[in-house]
This record gives sequence, structure tokens and C-alpha cells, in this order.
Amino acid sequence: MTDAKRDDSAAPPNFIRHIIREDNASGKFDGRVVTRFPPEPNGYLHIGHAKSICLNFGLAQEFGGVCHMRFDDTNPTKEEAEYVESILEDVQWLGFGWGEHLYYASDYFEQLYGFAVRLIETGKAYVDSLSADEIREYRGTLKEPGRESPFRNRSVAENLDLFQRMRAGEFEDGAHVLRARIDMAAPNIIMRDPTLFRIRKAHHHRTGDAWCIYPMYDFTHCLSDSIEGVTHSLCTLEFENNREIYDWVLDALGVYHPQQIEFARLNLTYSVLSKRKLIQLVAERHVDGWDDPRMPTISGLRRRGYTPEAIRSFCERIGVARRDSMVDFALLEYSIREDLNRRAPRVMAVLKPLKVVIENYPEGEVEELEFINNPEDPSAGTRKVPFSRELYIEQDDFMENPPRKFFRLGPGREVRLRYAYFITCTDVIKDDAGRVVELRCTYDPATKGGDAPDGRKVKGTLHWVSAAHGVPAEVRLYSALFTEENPAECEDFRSCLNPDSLELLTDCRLEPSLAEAAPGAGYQFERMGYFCADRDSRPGRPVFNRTVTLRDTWAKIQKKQKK
RNA sequence: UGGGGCGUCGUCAAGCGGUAAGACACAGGAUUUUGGUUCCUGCAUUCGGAGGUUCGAAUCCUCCCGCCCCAGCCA
Repeated sequence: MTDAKRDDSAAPPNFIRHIIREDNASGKFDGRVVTRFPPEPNGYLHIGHAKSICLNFGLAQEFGGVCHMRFDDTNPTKEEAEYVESILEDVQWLGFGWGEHLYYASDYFEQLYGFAVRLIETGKAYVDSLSADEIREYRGTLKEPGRESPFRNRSVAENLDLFQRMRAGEFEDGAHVLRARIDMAAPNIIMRDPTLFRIRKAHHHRTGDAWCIYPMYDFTHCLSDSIEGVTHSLCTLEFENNREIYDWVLDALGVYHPQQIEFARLNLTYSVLSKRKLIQLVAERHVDGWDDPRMPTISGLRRRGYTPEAIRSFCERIGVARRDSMVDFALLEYSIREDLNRRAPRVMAVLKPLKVVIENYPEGEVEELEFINNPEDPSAGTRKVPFSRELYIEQDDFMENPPRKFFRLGPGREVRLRYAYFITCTDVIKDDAGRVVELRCTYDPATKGGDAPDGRKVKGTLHWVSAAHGVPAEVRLYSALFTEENPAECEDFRSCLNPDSLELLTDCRLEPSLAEAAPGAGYQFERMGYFCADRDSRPGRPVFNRTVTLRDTWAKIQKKQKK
């Protein structure tokens, strides 16, 4: 059983589930359900792939079938072993398993070659010797039919001989190509004698130099599905035009015929999900690599602190349909907050420290106060946090001239320090530039724990860290990578990169329990957001990434007040 | 002007001839030692538009409008 199986969320209806139910009812595939996730190992997986992964593996689980993990590795010039490693890791991390069903299209090269020979023998394929440019010219346009290649009517024997010599390496790249003989006037341009095999004298990440001809996607994909006994072959909408050739190849060969079903790919606001653009962001150093926490890659989201559960529930929530859409990033944020709210331990962390001295608190004294680890989960228990005369609070929690509705600290005001005492600000100390650098306060010993015996209330509760005990830390505040909802609509998507997508804070203070936080561990920094320990952490010097802020009604009020 | 798709709330998305689910977002309110969480409440008389069929249409028909995909020896 894989992790994902534990999700018991009722599956909402969608058109693919409908089709599978109908097929099961009619006995079309004898009740079998076999799907597959077929990435090309030419980049890292992103949230859009997660949608496909959840769909394929999820549907298979739901209907008691299996989902194959298959690499579509037919283009040696773009694919690398590094990518297959990361893809395998990401799929597993998401909570899915393929058992013994790990396949590579490259494992089918010999079979594919055989199928091509059969096509030649039946007159359904021929070797064309036109150049790439000429083939394009002969193809015609969207409105005008194409013309037949002068090599289209070579004899079967000549085609067989040429194809065999292509494989043997007798020709240079581009000299010949194997094409299906269909119809140069077909209204669907893909059907105008599509290329089946091309010569590529390149090293393949798995087959090495065993081959110098490589099959094209349209020839490989349908046959790989057929060989594996796939029932429902799910792909994105842009392959809709390719369904005709998918069906043609299978029928021309008379082999087992899976059904291709297309669905809309995921688009996310303030993100780019095209592999080309993602590669560009990495190559041009706009981000810090594939797993930069601002990247929509699975590895980036993981480093950002997203959990597999949150990503899976997001994928369930967005649904599956055939219409192009753009999902609000806020839905992704909702999904991670929902998950972390119920499981992340609460912790005190001051990101932008402001010193507070409690003048009537005994010098040198330290109290261990009891904190609740997670109010959403009583079983998480409590812990002790040290309190002393000198503390740090958040700079934003103090205002010398507070506006209406500001519940926090100000001159003469009384607030609660969470799980500690009520304090009142008695004095504000500034530097030469007039900036507030320290607060002098008094505390009420009777309010220990945070409640006043006389029943008096206080509007604000602040988080704090004892100055002498605080652990210095670095915290990275991330926000949207792009300034526009749809970067694809910018002249150049790089021109709407958000210059402030990363705010680096190097003088943060955390409560002592965080000193040795394990990389990957997620916490809620109370009142600030959810954060995740980064792998850059060093003993005594933790580094945290902000996963997502808490919902912030105060920020909304401020925005309104400014208007 | 070729072919293939798609148009239901700000964003996703159910609905499949019987009179518009749900989620996010947003707006109010209650509870709260996180301005968090939770809990209530509100949020499409209308389904791209116009005709038609029907007792009855988002669902069927016709026409129109808009958007997406296809001219790689990429996938």
C-alpha cells in the first residue's frame, strides 16, 4: 500500500472516471484498468506533473488496477540520467509506487524496429530522402494540402534495405527518415506522412551507442502502451491531434489498442509550468536551481515545506476537465495551510527582533514556562520555554503612534506575551537616527501563564524569545516568483520576474528547541506562518524557509486603511 | 479561409431533459492566550449569444461569437 491510499477523501466525479466506469460496465478491457505515467527525462517534475501522477496512479488504485512508471526516452540529445533519478524520487515522495512496473521506451527499441519493418513490408511506411527543409515544404500548410515526396513510391525491397542500412549507421544524421505512408492531403497535418524514425548519432543515457536511429513519439508512445497492455492512456490536450496517428499505427499493425484520453494541463497563477521556461530559469540563474523553493517543481515545493498530502489534496481539489484553465495559487496555499495546521508543531520565532527589557523582573532569573505544542492536536503535548528579563519581540508588534484597530504594543499599552505575562510599555528608547531600538516595560507577576486573576482583558498577544536563550538563525521569506498572474502573457516572461521574491533575514531569534531542527521539518512560527528547516542549516545556526504565511486579517485591515 | 477541441459564479468544477452541487477567493458575524484555527451567514432567477424543439432545456437542434491546439527529423 502506498501513502496516497490513505487519503479517504470522496473522489469527485470527472469525465475520465465516467469513461472508466462505462468501460468496466461494457467489458471493453475485461474490467482491467492499467494507466501509466510517461515523463520524458529531460527536466524535473513540476506541480503540473503532480496532477498527472495523482490522476494516473490514483485512478489505478481506485479501480484496483496498476499504474506503470515509464520513461519516454526516445530523444538521446535531450535526456539525462540525472533527470530519471529525480523523477523517480519525486513520484515516490508524492506517495506513489509502481511495484515491478518500471519501464523505459528505450527497452522497446528492438520491438519498435520490428514493427517498423512490418509497416514497410505492408507498404505502410517508406524511407524518405528529402531534407528536413524539403519535407517541411512538401507538407503544405494549414489550408493547403501537401505534396507527395518523390521517394514515396520506393519498392518494399529498397525501403527494407535502406532502413536496415540506416540502423547500421551507413548514413549521416538527416540523410534519410522513415515515414508512414498515409495521406499528404489529410486535413490533420499530423497525418501527412508523419516521421517514424530519424537518424541521430548520439549517445543514449541507457542504450549507449547501440542505436543510431531513434523512434519518434507518435510511433513509440502508442506501441509502448500497447506492449504494456495499458487500457486508458491519459495525456494532455495538446496531444489531441495526435490521437489519430496513435490509432492509425495500432490499427495498421493490428495490435492491442489502448484508448487515449486527453485532459487539460494545469496552469497556476503567478507561475510558469513549461519545461522550456523552467529550464531557462535554472540555466540563467534567475533561481537557485531546480529545487529553489520558489520553483513550482516537486523538489522546489518539497524544499519550500510543502507536504505530499497537501499536493495530493490540491490535485484532488482542482479536478480534471477538458477546458483550459488557470488555477489560483491561493488554492495551493490553502491546501498546505490545511495540512500543516493540523500537524505542524507551534514554536516561537522572532524574525525582526526588537529588544524589550522588563524593568521590574529580577535580573538573572530564568523561568521555564509551559507552552502548548499544537492546539489542534492535544496529543502533541507541551514543552518548556525559558523566560527572562530581556526579550525580543517582533518589530511589527510595536508602534509609537498606533492607528485605530492596532491591538499590539505601544507607549503605555498593555499586551500579553504568549503563555507568559502581561507587560506594559513604559519607555521607548531610540538611536540617533530616531529609530526605536529598545522598549522598557513592566510586567504583572499575577498574570503568569497569560491570564489576569482580576479578569482584565488585553487585546493583543505577542510572541517572544528570551534574549539570552534565543538561537540566532537565518530565515528566507519567499513570495511569488512573478508579478503577473500569467507570466506567459508578458512579452518575455523573464521581464515579470518578481525582484522581491526572496527576502533574506539574517538576524532572527528562535526558541531554544529549534537549535537542531532537522532539515525538512515543518513548524508553525506562531503568528508568522509555516516554516521548514532548510538543508543549509548548520549546528547552532538553523536556516528556515517560509512555506506560506498564516492568513493575515490584520494585513487586510491595514490595506483597507491605506485606501 | 483546413482540421481538432472548449465555453456553467472572481478562480476551479459538478450537472447528461425535471427546474444551477461543492471548493477556493471575497464580504459580514460568533468563539479564541496565534488579528491563526473552528463555527455560522451571504455570494450564478441563471449556464458565451440568438433562435428553435418540448408541458419543461445548462442539458436536444440550428446559426452566430469567443478562446485553445496542429505546418519538429521535440514530447
